[in-house]
Amino acid sequence: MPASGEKQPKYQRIAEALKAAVESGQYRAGDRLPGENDLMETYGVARMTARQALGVLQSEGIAEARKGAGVFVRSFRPLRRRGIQRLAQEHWGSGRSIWSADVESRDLVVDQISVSEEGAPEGIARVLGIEPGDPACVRSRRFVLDGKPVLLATSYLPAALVAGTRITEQDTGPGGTYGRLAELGAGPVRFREEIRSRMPTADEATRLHLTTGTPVILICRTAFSEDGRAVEVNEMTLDAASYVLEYDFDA
Amino acid sequence: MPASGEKQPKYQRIAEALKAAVESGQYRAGDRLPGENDLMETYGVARMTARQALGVLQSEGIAEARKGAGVFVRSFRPLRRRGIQRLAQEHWGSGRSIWSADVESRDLVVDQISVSEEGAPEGIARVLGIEPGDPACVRSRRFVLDGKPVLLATSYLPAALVAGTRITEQDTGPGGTYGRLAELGAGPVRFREEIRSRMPTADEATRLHLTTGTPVILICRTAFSEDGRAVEVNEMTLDAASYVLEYDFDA
DNA sequence: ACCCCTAGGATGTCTAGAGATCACGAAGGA
DNA sequence: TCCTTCGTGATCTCTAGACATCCTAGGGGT
Repeated sequence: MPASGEKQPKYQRIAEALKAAVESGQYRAGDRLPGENDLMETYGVARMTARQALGVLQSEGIAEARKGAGVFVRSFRPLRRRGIQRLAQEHWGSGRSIWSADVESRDLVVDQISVSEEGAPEGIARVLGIEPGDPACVRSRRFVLDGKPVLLATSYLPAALVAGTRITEQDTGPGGTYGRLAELGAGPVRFREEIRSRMPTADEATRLHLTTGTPVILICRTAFSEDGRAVEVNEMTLDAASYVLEYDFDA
Repeated sequence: MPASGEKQPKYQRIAEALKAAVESGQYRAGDRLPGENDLMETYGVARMTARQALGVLQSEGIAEARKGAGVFVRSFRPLRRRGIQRLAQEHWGSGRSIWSADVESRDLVVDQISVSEEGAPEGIARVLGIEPGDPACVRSRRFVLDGKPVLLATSYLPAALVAGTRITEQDTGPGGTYGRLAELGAGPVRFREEIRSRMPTADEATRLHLTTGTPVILICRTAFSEDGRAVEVNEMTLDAASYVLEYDFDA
């Protein structure tokens, strides 16, 4: 709790007033907030100062500016995404999804997909146990929920393992990539997920339509087959405002 | 991959040049970057534009401005934090930590701790299966690594379960809270962790000494005993730049 | 050798403008 | 009725300054 007697920049005072108004329910999700011109007049500040105040709300993920339209209160309705382990315990072909049940009623589709064979980058190659530049099957996808892109995923598989199989096609068939790997005798039995969070790069912000101030969650999943070899690396970039990750464990 | 022919704001061009220089190794972690005055001269732009360019690097967590000193490349040396399940599979008293081995050599301590009995807030009470306002044992801690605060944790336990036991003291003894719960016959056998990420509130930024542009990771862990009751809720706030979360699963 | 203290330089805050770009609704034409 | 065009207003980019605040290095005194 910051002492209220402290000297505070103008833009912070304005930002706090706006935040209080949002929290009090004066403005609801989707409502338009007072814009730059309104704040200039109301508080008697310059344009850049009003912008700075609105920037605070944007950087905290409370508001979202739409160029030419105004600044609006953001809605927060995250996807619940379950850890891979529950899915793995069932059969690959069971048709169950990694997403929780409430997603089923929403419109989640893949709107961009590319599958190609490329040289594996340094870090990926090291994990997969191949040489940097060795051929890898690279599958990049973008997932869109209710018209909003929420997930970028890039999967790497050693080309030596999957060349000539259906995995190198866009549609990998029922059970997905893991189902096909199982048929090849390289079904994953162990997974590791590494989770990071940071601010998006300009490219990520563009592809996920992120507004200023929303972080991304990075998940790097490595799948291991029974003999301990890494058979897949899947790098995922998630809009943090759109996701809650769920992990369940039994001790 | 953005087309290079596109018209781009000056501050983005400058920011990209700086980022490229950092990635090429021209500037290393801790090095001082060209400041506002340097950029004004080099690129012939106004002060606010140079600031905006540097702001991009700060908001992406690449650089950190120190008032009166300059803008510096941030070092990213995250803690690797293992999921609770590996720890749970061992004995609570085994002395093994939730942190990976590389943390052992660093200086991780609790520098703030408070234990009290309070009324449980709405959301916590619902999870714990008690009435809102019913007494709960609340343990708040701040963890400091190498002098930098990295983790805020608040643990809630039903007071009816733990009143009069060592759990209500600051030092819960070997094996920690879960060890004591096991002695009470309420040892946790199942866990759920929910992970979110967002920008910090002003209070979180202060307590974790966060600089502009670093998100926080929120982990809400619920521990369940054998009879399916929730026996603990642990809310954690992590400096995203200081952590990588690791989850391992067997299918 | 050590300490204090000051001057310079750095970022932070703020002003008052200007043109560019984009969204949206209103007016007008087919 | 539908579509196109256009103007208004909104955010975005950028300029050229000014003062405030803070860090740091170096000089001078002890």
